[in-house]
Amino acid sequence: MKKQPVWKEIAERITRDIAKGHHKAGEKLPTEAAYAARFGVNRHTVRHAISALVEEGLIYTRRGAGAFVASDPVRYSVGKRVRFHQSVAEAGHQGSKEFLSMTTRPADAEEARALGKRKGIQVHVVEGLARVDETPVAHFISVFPAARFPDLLAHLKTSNSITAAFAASGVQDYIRQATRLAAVNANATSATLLNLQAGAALLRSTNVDVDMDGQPVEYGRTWFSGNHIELTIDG
Amino acid sequence: MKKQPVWKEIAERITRDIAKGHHKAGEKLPTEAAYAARFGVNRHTVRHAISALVEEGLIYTRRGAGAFVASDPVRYSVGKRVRFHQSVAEAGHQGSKEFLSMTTRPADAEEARALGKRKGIQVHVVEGLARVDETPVAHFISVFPAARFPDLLAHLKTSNSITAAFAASGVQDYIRQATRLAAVNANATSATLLNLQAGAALLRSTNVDVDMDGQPVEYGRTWFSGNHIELTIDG
DNA sequence: CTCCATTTGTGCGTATGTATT
DNA sequence: GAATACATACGCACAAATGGA
Repeated sequence: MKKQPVWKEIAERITRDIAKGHHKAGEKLPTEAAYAARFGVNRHTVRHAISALVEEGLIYTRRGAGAFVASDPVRYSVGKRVRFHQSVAEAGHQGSKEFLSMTTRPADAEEARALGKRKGIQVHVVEGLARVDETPVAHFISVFPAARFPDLLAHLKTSNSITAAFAASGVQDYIRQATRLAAVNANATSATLLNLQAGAALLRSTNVDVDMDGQPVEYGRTWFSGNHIELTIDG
Repeated sequence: MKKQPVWKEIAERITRDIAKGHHKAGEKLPTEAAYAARFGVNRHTVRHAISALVEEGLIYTRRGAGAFVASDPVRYSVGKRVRFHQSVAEAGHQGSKEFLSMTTRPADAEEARALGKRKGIQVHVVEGLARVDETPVAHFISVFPAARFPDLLAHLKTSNSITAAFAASGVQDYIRQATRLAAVNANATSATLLNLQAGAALLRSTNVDVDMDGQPVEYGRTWFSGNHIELTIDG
């Protein structure tokens, strides 16, 4: 076993506890002091671990209240049988898309910039997984301005289609601005979701979609598994 | 002015310093100790600020070495006619290309298929390195049918330009047929050439260029450093 | 090559501020 | 208001990686 920092060990321990269902979505986690006592470490060390998990998006904290499990922990139990899939035809394969979580929260600096808004505005965040022939091939996170689309998440839950949800919100058509591509190493979250080793090469696609008036309506990032996907650009 | 944490104040101060050009891309920032002394705070407070900037992607740190300004990824447009130099020039960077080796040998199966020829025909193979602002960002291997371009390598040696060498061989214009993109982990060769760790994420671009009659004239593979290059697809 | 000063990373201890319950 | 719990900030010590002598 490779040696690793205490804080990381604790972060993984908490992650496992959540994955095992010891703490459900929205539930309060033990206090920092309690964790410090349980693991026999300083409270700062626990804070470092918690901070990393907050950054990952697994949990969130509220000063004076506590730390809470952020999203549906189904994300961390990949490998189990998929229950919901809606099939779409893609390149002759059987494709499916699954939404893993839908939340509404303040936009971070990058998201706000991409949408042409100020940091801190409320945004809907939809995270999901795309499969081809049951193999997970892409992990996506889409961000939408909440003020413009108050009922987007409700529509998404019923339709499972972003295009349909947009239509129900009054956006009849939208186009993709330039798409940016980069290669990145998989972080723990993406690696788990895509059934890859941490550090595997991923193709990251970043895009902003705008409506016919040029207003940004979606900021999307997709991580494609390098092993399973090859993008072709016609030209 | 709303009161805000000291670490955030420092993070914004460093951000402004970088924005103002006091620290250029790739340059080393002052040490944590130096910042602590300058701002009259504890080193942990500086670390908190730096940690936030690393998370933002503005800077990166190397244990034992220091903190450095992250360079903006160079955006390389993919399309019919765009050339590497043109792209980096538009992005305001200085591009250079270096040929590492030129050989003539029989084509392997993959190369022959891409060029629409039989395996074993003679091909010129050119391997090289592309730099932006002196930083190696891409490693490329191009394959050309030798029968069609007997003097290509000689022309390349004098002109250092594939376009010019083609022109000297009677190909006035050529276009990119298709580009395929994938993410792969760096092998030892690419990692060394690009100054990366083995396993770093690379964006591999595979392309076939054809002349105006549709005849394949070049089969190229390029490995872009994921850290330094971002491909942009227009439209 | 080894040695060593430098620099970031980890961890502990303590104190105080601020928001929630 | 009181108790609780996360947030900020200081200080000290040592580990680990870097880079130059």
